Amino acid sequence: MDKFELKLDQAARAAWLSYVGGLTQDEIAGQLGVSRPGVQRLLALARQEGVVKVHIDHPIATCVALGHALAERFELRYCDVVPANADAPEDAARYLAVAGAKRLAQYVERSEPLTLSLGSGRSVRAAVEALDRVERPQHRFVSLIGNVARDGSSNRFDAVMALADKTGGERFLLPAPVVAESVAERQAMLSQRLFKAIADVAAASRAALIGIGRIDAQATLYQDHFINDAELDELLRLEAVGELLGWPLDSHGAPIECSLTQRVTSLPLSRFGDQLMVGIAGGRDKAPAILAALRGGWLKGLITDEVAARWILAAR
Amino acid sequence: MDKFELKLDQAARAAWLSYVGGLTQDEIAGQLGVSRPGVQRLLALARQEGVVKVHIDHPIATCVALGHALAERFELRYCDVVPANADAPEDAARYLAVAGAKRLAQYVERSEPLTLSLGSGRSVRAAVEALDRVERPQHRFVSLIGNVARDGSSNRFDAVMALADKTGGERFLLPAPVVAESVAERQAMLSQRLFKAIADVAAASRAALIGIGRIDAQATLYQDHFINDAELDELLRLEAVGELLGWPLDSHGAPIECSLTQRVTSLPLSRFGDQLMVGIAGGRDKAPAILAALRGGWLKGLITDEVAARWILAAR
DNA sequence: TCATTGGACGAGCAAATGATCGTATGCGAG
DNA sequence: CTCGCATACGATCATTTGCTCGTCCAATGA
Repeated sequence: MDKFELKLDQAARAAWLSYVGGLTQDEIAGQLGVSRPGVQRLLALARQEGVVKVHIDHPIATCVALGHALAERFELRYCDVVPANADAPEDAARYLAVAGAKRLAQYVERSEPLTLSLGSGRSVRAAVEALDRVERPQHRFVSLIGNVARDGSSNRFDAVMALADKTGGERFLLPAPVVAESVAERQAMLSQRLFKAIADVAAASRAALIGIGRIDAQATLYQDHFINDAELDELLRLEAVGELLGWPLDSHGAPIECSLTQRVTSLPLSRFGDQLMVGIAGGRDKAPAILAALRGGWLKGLITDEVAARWILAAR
Repeated sequence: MDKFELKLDQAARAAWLSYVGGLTQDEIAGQLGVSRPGVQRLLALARQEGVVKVHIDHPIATCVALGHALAERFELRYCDVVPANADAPEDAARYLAVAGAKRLAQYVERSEPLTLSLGSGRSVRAAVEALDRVERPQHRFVSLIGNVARDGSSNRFDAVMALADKTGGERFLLPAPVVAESVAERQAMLSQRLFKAIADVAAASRAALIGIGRIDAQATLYQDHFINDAELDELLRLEAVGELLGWPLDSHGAPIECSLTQRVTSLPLSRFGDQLMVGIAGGRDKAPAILAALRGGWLKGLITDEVAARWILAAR
C-alpha cells in the first residue's frame, strides 16, 4: 500500500475522531499513538486533501457564501446578502431594510458622538424606518444628496429627517435640488457658506449608507423627476448603467462626464475615499448598477439580496 | 418571523463563517455585530440543532465510527476496526495483524522495562510477525496459555518466542499443555513452583494481547487437537460460542463450568481484572465469539475488522 | 408599583489549538 | 562510506476557543 495513502488513512481517522467523535487532539494522539503536533498535521492534511466536508444545512448558508465571495472579489469590509424570497417579492425589500437597520444600529447605538452620512434611495429610507427608536442626541446625521424638490419644497420624508427624529440627533440637509437648473445655479449653491459647512460635516462622518440607482426608464432619478427625458436619453446614450448620489457610472464603474454632471450638486464621490461607504440595493433589475458601483471601487460595504448577488458573481 | 428562527439564522451565518469561511470567532463577532461569547453560543446552537454537518469522505471513516460505537457500548479503552476488503479476504487478516502490531509497538518501543502478556491464536502470532524488529532486552514477555503440544513438544512458533526473538527480551512460557489429561495432572502442574512464578510475572504485566476463539467444528482448539470430539460436543451442548485462553464462554460472555474447565491450565480470566486485556480477532465467523467476550466484560481493548464490527453492532 | 425569577450577556480564565523552530533521521549522490 | 540535503518529528509559545461566573434586563405575578 502507498505510503501516502497510509498517511491519509491516519488523517481520516484523526478527522473522524476530532470532528465526529468530538475528542481532543490529546485524546486522538493517545488513540493513534502519535504526538499531539502529529495529530495537528494529520488534521491539516485531511482538510487540505478534502477528506473533511462541512455542510451548513440552512438556507442562509448560501447567502453567507455569496456575501463572502462578493466581499473577497471587490475587497469589501463586509457584504450582507439577504435571502430573496421568490414567493413574496415584497419580503426581499423588508429583509434588505432589516439588514440595513442592523448595520445602522451598530453605529447609532454607540454612545460616543458620531457623524453618519446618508444617501438617497428607498432602501436607505426603509432601513432607517426598520431601526428601533433610541435616544442619541449626541449624533449628527448628514445627507449627501440634495433634498429639495423641483418645486423648492424640502422633502419631509428624507432618511436623515427620519433618523434624526428617531434618535433626537442633529440633522444636516443639503439645501439644494439633486440637479441644479443650470451650471451657474450649481456654482452659486456650491459657494454658499452653509453648503460648505455641511460638506465639512459630511467629510467628518464615520460611514455612509447610500442607495444605488439604476439608469433606465424605471430609474428613480427619472421617475421622481430629478432628471427629464432628454437627460435620461443622454445618460443612456453614454451607456450609464447606474448612479451613486446622482453621479452616473458606466458598466465599469467609471464616472461619466456629461452635461448633467455639470449640474449635480451632491458631494463628489472622490471625497469619500477614507470613509466606509456602504451601498444598499437589491433585485435583479438593480444588479447591473450594483456591479458597476462595485467595479468602480466606490463601496467598502454592501447590503444586497440573493438575486443580485448571484447575478453579479455570474457576470464575472 | 419567529424569534428562534432569527437566532438560528444568525447561528447558521456564524457556522458558515467559522467552518467554511475559516474566520476566527473574533472576526465573526465583528461581522455579525455581537460579542465573542455571543458567537460562541451561536456556534454551540448551530451544532446542537444539527445545522452543521461534517462528513469524512474516506472509506476508513466507517471503520472508525464502528470502532467508536463498539468502544462506547462495551466500555473499551480503545477499539481498532480495520477495513474488510471483500475482494481479497486474505488482506483482512494482514490488516488485522498490522493493526495489532501497531498497538504492540506502542508498548514494545518504550525503553522502560515492561512486562507484556500474550495469548494464543493465529492473529496474535501474525501481529507479532508484522512488528518491526527492535532491540529491547529489558522487556519480559509471558504466555498466558500452555505452549506444550499433546506429544510433549514445545511449540517453537509460539507468539512469545517470536516476540522475544525480535526484541531480545526475556520469555516466560507456561510449561503445560492447554488442557491437562486429568484433573490430577492439572493440579500437579498448577502447584509447580515454576508455574506459580510465571503466573506472578503475568500478574505484573501491563497489558495482554489475546486471541478470541470460536467454538464449533472449525474451532482452533479442536483443529489443533487441544480438545477431542467428545469435549467439543460437550461444549456445543452447553452452548459455548467462544473461548478466551481456552476458557469457554456462553453467548452472554459468562464462563461455562464443565468437565473440560476442570483441566484447563491457563490462568483464570478473573485474574486479569486490573490489566489491559486486548482481544484480537476478525471475520464473520468469529463475530459471535467476539460478542460473547465483549458481553462478558473481559476485554478492555479490541482489534477487529469491519465485518465482525458490523455484525456485533447489529446483534444488539 | 415593586419584588421575583428566568434568561441573556460579557469579563475573565483555563484548556485546546495552530505555528514556529531546532533537532533528528533517513535517503541519495559523490 | 561519508557528506549533504530534505523531510519529518517533537518541544515550546502565541493565539484561539470553550466555559464559568457574576451581573443585568425583561417578563411575570403579588
